Amino acid sequence: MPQEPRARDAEATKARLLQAATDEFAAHGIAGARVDRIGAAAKANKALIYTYFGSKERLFDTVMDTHVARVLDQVPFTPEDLPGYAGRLFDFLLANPYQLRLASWHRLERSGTGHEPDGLRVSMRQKTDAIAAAQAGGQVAAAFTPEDLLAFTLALTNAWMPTSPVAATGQDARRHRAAVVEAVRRLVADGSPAPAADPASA
Amino acid sequence: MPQEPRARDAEATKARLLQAATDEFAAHGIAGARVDRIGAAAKANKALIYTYFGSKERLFDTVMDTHVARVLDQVPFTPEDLPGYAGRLFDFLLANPYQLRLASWHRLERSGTGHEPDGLRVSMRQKTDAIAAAQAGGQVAAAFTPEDLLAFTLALTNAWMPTSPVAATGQDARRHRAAVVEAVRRLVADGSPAPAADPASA
DNA sequence: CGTTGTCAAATAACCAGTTAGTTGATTATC
DNA sequence: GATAATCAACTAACTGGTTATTTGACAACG
Repeated sequence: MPQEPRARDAEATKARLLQAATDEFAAHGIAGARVDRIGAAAKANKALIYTYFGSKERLFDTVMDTHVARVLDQVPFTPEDLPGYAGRLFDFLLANPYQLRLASWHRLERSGTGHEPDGLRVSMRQKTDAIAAAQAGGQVAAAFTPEDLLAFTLALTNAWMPTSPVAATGQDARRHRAAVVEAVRRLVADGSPAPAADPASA
Repeated sequence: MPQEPRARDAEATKARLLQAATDEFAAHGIAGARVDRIGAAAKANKALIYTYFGSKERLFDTVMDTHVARVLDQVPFTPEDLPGYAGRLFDFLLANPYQLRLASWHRLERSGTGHEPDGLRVSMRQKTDAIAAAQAGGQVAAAFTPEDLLAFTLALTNAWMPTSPVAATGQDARRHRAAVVEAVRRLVADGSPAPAADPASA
């Protein structure tokens, strides 16, 4: 229940640390992140990082788990409408710019260490299974394997992002979104593709 | 003329340092790289890094310049045959696994600092211009802007790589290559796409 | 008063960059 | 062709500063 803010509130301090850690890790990665900066930005003592999270690396893992859960929760997956999924994912990534940077840092610094974010592997499996079912049901063309289709959809959605501390410039973003959706549509299109939808649609 | 190897050979030492730096930076990025390790791996004194390259960051820039030049040199761009280009780029990245990691580290750690690799911006511009010309000539469908087309082609080519200290397992790689080529084909296909080419072609 | 949240200070390891000096080859001089 | 001067290539040891992590004391709350 929402209590009025206590002077000493471990949960609130934890949350501030997590937010500060998100910014720091997104900007500098694990090796480049500074524990002191995280503590300062959270207006908390850096020793609390060790009481609450154990170590810098475990703090990073916690940040990853949190944000992976957020994407999975906020961007519903629709196997029979991959272009729509791509569009929604695009919107989410545009609104949460650190997501992609965090994921990149993870791939480079943490991958292969057996510290994959909670639920990522499971969610990937669910998605490919769902795509396979949609293909079996004829709703999605079977030109690609489910794994390829998922990988390509994600790759196309990210294509315009990495460029982008700046790329989020409203008008451009809308055009890019339409292009991404159309590109995914072409991947799942059956033999005879419908004429391209009007790219002016949001 | 080729002289027999001198005991003290600045060029050879420089080359060893550059090779060691490539491995170290690809594995750990700039912040995570250790100058001592680079020196040790190159069997050279670490002070030579500073006489020859100036600083850790300038060493990284030199590594990037070298490897960007290598891709641009070894993977010819064919605006009228983007699927073929994607296939060749795929092969190159498969044979040079650190390329993508170096590029990722650069995006994350060096981007926006005004230290873009030599010739990258120029080469991007040339490529988009060439695509625009091919579109004007009707050889490539105009459903996407040249920038979109290039970004998507690169994104699709990279899609299967990041997974990949392990992904390079011969049989899988061949299937993924075919899928990438087919995906790009669908992007540049005009209204009525030809039936997919036989994926067995190299 | 005891438990729990907080913090300033200490610690020990680490690391980029420097410096003062050595080694070895090349060149100028007799 | 021997000798000495010269310079580039290289090296070992050090420095000044940084960094993750720990500790021990203090304050708030029940």
